[in-house]
Amino acid sequence: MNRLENADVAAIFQEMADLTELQDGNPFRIRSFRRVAQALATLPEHVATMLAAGTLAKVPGVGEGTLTRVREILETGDCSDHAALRAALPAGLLEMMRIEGMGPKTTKLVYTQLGVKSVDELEAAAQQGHLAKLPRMGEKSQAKLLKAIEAFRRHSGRIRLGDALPQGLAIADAMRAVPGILHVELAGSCRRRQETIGDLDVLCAAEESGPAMDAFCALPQVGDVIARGETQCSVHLASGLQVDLRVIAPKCFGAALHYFTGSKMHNIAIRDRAKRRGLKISEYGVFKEGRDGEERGGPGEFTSPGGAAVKAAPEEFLCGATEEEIFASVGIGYIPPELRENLGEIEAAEEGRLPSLIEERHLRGDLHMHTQWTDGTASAREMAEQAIELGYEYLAITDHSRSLTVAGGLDEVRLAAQGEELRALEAELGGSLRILRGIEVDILAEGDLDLRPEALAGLDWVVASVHSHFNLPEEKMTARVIRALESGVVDCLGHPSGRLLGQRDAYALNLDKVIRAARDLGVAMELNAFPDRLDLDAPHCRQAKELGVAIAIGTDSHATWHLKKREYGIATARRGWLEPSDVLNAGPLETILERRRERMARLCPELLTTSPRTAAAPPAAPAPARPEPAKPAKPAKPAKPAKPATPAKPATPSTPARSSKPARSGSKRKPA
DNA sequence: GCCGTTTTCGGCCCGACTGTTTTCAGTCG
Repeated sequence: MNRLENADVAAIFQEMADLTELQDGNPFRIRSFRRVAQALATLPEHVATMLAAGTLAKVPGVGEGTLTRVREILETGDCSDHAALRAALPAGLLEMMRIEGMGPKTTKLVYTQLGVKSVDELEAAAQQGHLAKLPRMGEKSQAKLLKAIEAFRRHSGRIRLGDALPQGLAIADAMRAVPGILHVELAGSCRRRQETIGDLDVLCAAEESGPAMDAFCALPQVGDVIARGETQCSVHLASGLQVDLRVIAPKCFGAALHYFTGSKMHNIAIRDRAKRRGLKISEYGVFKEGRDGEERGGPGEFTSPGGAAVKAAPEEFLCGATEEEIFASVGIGYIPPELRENLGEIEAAEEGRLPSLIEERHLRGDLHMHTQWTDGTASAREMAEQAIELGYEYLAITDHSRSLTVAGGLDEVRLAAQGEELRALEAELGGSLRILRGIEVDILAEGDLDLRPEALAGLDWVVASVHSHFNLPEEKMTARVIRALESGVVDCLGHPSGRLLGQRDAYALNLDKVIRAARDLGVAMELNAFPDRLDLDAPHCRQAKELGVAIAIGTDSHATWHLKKREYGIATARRGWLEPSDVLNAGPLETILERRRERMARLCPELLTTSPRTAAAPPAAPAPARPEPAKPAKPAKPAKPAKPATPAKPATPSTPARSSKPARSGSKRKPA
C-alpha cells in the first residue's frame, strides 16, 4: 500500500465530522473534526514527519485526541472512532448530504422514517411523493429536492478556478454598469483564489437593493433563480455554476466583503478575537457589545435598504466601510484574501510578519512554454512578442523531448536546430528579450533523462518532468525523480505532483523527500501556472519556501495567450505565502544562469564547458575530484543508445526559424 | 474536541432565507 498522504488522513477526519453531524453529535466536536481536517490537508510537511518531530502537536486545533487518532490511522489505515461511526449508518447517507438542501437533520429524517439510504432511493421517494408527508416537509420542499438531485448529478463537485474566475469577472463587470451600484467585488473562494470553486459570490454596494437584484436576475448568463430575498439571491448560470448575490449598504461594504470572502475558519477566528475584545463582528460591521454580554446593537439597521425596522442604536456601530477597518478593530493590519485560511495569518499579522506577497508585475520572465517545434500552436517569435508585451526581460523555450512522441518531442538533432533558431531570434530582437534555450525533458521510468546529459548541458534552462509510468509505487517514483535531479543538468522539476485538477490525482510521490532533495541539489521546484495543474500546490509552495527551495513559475504555455495564465500561478504562489525573493523568475536572469553554473560545477563539472552560455561566464574553478551529491551516490546510468554528436549545422528539415507563421504540420515531426 | 484576558471547566461566530408553521427548525455561507 502506498503511504497515506495528508489528504487521506484529512478525509477521515472530514468524514468523522459528517458522520458525527448525522448522528446529532456535539456541534463543537464536529467543528473540531473539521478544523483538524483542514489543518491536516494544508500541513507544510507530511503528517508522519510532523507527528514524529512533535510539530503536529503545535498545530492550532490539534490536541491529544487528534494525535492519538492520527497515530492510529498512520499505523493501521483507519481509526476505531471512524470505524464505529461508519458502522452506525449506511455510507450512502454521506453522499446524500452533499445534495443542496439535504443537511444532516433531513438526511437522518428520510433514513429513519423512510429507510432511504442513497441518492437513488431519495429520488424515488420524492417521485412517489413520500417526502412531502414527512414532518417539516411539503410539496415545495419535495419539488425543490428533485431539482437539486438533478443539479447534483449534472454538476457534482467543484470547478477549477480557471473556469470560474472568468465567469465571475464577467458578472462583476456587468453589475458595475448597473445604475445605483457603487462597488462590486467577487468574494468567497474565488477571491481567495482557491484552486477549485464551489460557487461564485458577488457583492454589491448600493443604497437600494431592488434594482441590483433585478439587474442580476436578468443577466443573460443566468439560467434559473434558486432563491430571492430582499438583499440576497442565488441563481444557477446556464453553465451550471451557482452564483450568490448579496446587496449591502455602502457603510457596511468592507465588513460584508470580509465576511463573504471567508474562509469560514478565518472568520470564526476573527470573530472570536473580536468577542474577546468586547466587540461583535458581523457582515454589517463592528459593534460594541452591551454589558453583561447583553447585545444591544443589532444588524437590523441595515438588513433592509427597502425600509425594515431600525433596531440598532446608531452609536453602537463602530465601523464597516472598509476591510482595513475590520482588521484594525481587532488590532491587526490588512490580511490579503489569499492568506485568509486561519493557517497562521492572524498570528503573523499580529506579530507584523505577514509576507509581502508576490504580484504579477514582479515576474521578469516565463520559464516554461512550448512552440510549434512540438505541440505548441505558436512560433518562438510569436511567444517572444507576447512576452515583450507582458513586460518580460527573458523567457525560456522548453519544448518536449523525444519520448513524448504524441507531442513530436525533440531529439538532439532537432534540439540543436531549434537552438540555432532561438539564437538568431534573440540577436534579431536586439536585447529587448533574452531567450533561454531550454527543454522540458522527460524523466524516464528509472530516473534517466530522455536526452544525454551532454546534450542537456549545452542548454540554458532544463525543466525535467514525468510524463509516463504514472503508476509506480511511491518509493520507486520518489527515487526516480530524485535521481533525475541528481544529474546536475536539471534546473527545475516540472509540475512536481503530476495532478490534473478534477481529472487525475497526483502520482504516488514523497514530495517531502523530493523538496528536500531539491534543496540539497540546488534545483528549483516549478509552480506550473496552467489552471489545470497549479502544481506545486499552495501548501507545498509554503513548505518549499520554508526550506529555502526556489520556486520557478512557468505557464506551460502552448499558445501565446496562455502566457497570461501566469495570473493563476501568481494566485497559487500568494496562497503559498511566496514573496518575490522566493520566486526565481521574479529575479534577474543572471541569478538563474549562475545557479545553473554553480550546480553543474558541483554535480557534473565535466559537462560544464559544453554550455555556450555558461562558458561565456568566468571559467569555473578547475574541476577537482567530483564531489558527491548530497544524496546517496548515483548508480551508474545505463549508456544511452549511440547518438550522433550534435552537429554544428544539422541537416534538419525546414525549421520554422524566421517565418512568423510556419505551417503547423511542419512542426509535428516524429522523432527519428 | 480544543483551549485559556474563562487556564483543568465552561464556552465555543453570526445572520439570511425557506418552508412549514403560527414561532421556528433547518440549511447555507
